[in-house]
Amino acid sequence: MSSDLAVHRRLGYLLKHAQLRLAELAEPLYAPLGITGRQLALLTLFGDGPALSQQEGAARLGIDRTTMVALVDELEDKELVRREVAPGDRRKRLVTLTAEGERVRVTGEEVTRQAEGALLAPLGEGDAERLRAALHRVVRGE
Amino acid sequence: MSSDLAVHRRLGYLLKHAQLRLAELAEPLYAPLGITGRQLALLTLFGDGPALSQQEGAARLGIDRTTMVALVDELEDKELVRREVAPGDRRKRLVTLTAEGERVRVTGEEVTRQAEGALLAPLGEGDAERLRAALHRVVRGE
DNA sequence: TATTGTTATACTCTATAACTATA
DNA sequence: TATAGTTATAGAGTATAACAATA
Repeated sequence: MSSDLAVHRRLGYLLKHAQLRLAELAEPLYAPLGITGRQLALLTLFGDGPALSQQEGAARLGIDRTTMVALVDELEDKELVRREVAPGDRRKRLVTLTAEGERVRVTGEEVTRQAEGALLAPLGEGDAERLRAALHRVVRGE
Repeated sequence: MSSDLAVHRRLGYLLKHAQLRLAELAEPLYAPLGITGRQLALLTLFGDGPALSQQEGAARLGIDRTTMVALVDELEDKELVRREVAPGDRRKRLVTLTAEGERVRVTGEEVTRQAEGALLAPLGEGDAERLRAALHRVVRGE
């Protein structure tokens, strides 16, 4: 992949292919857990801090609430999460992890660190952390 | 978007949302040119250096040759590129830019620099260049 | 036999519109 | 009236399989 092509300097190209490489590294590690990377992202989301409704979770991930319904369905089918009617507002469903969901979350996050480490291996530890920090600032727009 | 959530530190989340933000910034600027970002990427690819066949182009973008067929169809319909039978191998189609395609490419690349500049505005010029260099190394895996 | 381009098809991800139950 | 969740549906974007033309 001779990379002095103009198209390879486009930020869009670089972001897309960094994502593709990360997925190639991570998905084989998730497969033994019976989940995908997107499903693990949900476990990380709902396993972190106070219980969230589906819509609150969707807002934090930047996805549509209808997309969230399908994702929660998948995890519920695997018995990794439960939907619970929110006390105080019976329209809302709080999503909480089952004991098995919590186990998968912990293992999955460990495995994510391995995959991210492999992706960032060409960078030193300092540059890797600077890359993550720079992306963070860009995404927050600050 | 309170960003001390664990899910917001996932590299997958950061790469995806950096891409989404870039698309939000860039697509409105491409629209007056009558093209999308993906179409401009093809103009940049085929307008750069010696003429490439569809399959050579697909390899450089990391996409399937069947996907390339549809993308070239779009640009041909807009009369921004032409397919030419390769001299010496009549199976191959060299993709070349029309005069109009070349004009759109030049303007599009200028506009891309604006959008990328807006995305990277939170970073200083040095950090912006380091981010691009780090992504480049990660994508090349070196 | 192998390769290039092509078509048909299918799968994933995502969003919009319309429904229901609750508020 | 408005909101949370849901369903049906449709649009991107992508890939696999099969075929025609050419090597």
